[in-house]
Amino acid sequence: MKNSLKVERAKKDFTQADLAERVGVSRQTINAIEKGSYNLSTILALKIAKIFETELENIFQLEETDWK
Amino acid sequence: MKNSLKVERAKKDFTQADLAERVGVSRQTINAIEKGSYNLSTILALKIAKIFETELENIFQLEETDWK
DNA sequence: ACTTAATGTAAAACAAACTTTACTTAAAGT
DNA sequence: ACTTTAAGTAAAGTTTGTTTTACATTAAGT
Repeated sequence: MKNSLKVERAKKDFTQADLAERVGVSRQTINAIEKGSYNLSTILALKIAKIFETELENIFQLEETDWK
Repeated sequence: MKNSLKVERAKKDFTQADLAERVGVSRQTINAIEKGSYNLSTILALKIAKIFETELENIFQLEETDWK
């Protein structure tokens, strides 16, 4: 799964720690998500989308390899 | 988190087993998701949305209690 | 009554998300 | 040079998603 978290964070000028606090996870979790290769929970993804005032699909997108 | 999986399944006339096979999980996983009280992964939620040709937010929605 | 298909549910086991602690590096400000 | 802030990373531990196997229930068809 791809994601544009880093870009969205930049738009709002949030640090990883800022975002982590707002959505209630650790900073390392945000860092790991940005690195990719990490399948976060739907609730967390929805929270992140809400914080960035956009749709989840605008931030997180399936890749070919996600279909096994 | 609320979800309208059951309704979406009905629209397409899919059984739980049908859906499970299409997204690559077990039937029990689909059943558990429909029951609610279950925070599925984002990749799985995106796959489900894609199968139903709609946006993830149309199927899965945050509730107050999801914010801790 | 019998069979079949769909669903509900449960327990044990496994895989993966997420936390905590902690150390490192890079950039920017003073 | 020194300090501070943001980011990268790693290992151990806890929690939770997901699978597997298995059995029960309900509705529909014959």
